[in-house]
Amino acid sequence: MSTIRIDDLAKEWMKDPAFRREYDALEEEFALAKALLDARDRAGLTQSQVARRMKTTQTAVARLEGGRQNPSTRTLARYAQATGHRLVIGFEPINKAKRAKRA
Amino acid sequence: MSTIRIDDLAKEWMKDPAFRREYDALEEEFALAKALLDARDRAGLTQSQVARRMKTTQTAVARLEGGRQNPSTRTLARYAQATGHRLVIGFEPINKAKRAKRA
DNA sequence: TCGATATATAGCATGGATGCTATATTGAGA
DNA sequence: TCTCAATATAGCATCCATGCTATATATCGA
Repeated sequence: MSTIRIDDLAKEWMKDPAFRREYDALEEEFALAKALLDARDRAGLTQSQVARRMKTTQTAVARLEGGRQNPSTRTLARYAQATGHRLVIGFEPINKAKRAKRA
Repeated sequence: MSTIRIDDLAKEWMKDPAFRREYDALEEEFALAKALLDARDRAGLTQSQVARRMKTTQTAVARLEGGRQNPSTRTLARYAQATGHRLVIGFEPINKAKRAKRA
């Protein structure tokens, strides 16, 4: 039987600007979620333990790590402290002149 | 006439844990505020221009840069994009074993 | 001084993040 | 299978970031 070429399909989707924006947004969501997860992993703590240190509930931590929100810097800083980290926020310049690739 | 030794005074204040926490919080506030300012400077834009690109008002941008808030990642990302930057958020581990300084 | 531009402040409405309780789901051992 | 720990979901209340309008305060050049 034939298999579906997922990769190529995704490649097609990427050509749609609207979808592309959606996708990029999701990427960032998950990037943050992953950063949170990694931080907690390094600390070797459960959601409940982090929650207690943040003076909140396990529910809130789960929701935070779920990546479907736009947490405030206050929340991120509390999470960082609870997991023995320092929150870092920065703006890195984008290469202004990104001219046509190949050609 | 005698001058006031601001430096020493601040040093005294630092010994008060309560104030110290306050101060640290302020430090981070201002760090973010400075990062925002720097980003806008690099872009060479006015608050109004950034506001338009963020689809908000100059007022909101001023308040944001004022550093008295805890903006959401959504707002920071919009500000980053408006100024031609990429928002970077990370958690850097704190040196766990920070034992007694001198002793 | 006046006008023009840039930034800050005040005040209020609204949406969304957060706090919370209860409960569901998952996963690992026994 | 059952139990227990860990995580996720649902639903609601509250607080705060954000959107907005109007206005104030620079700062600069004429």
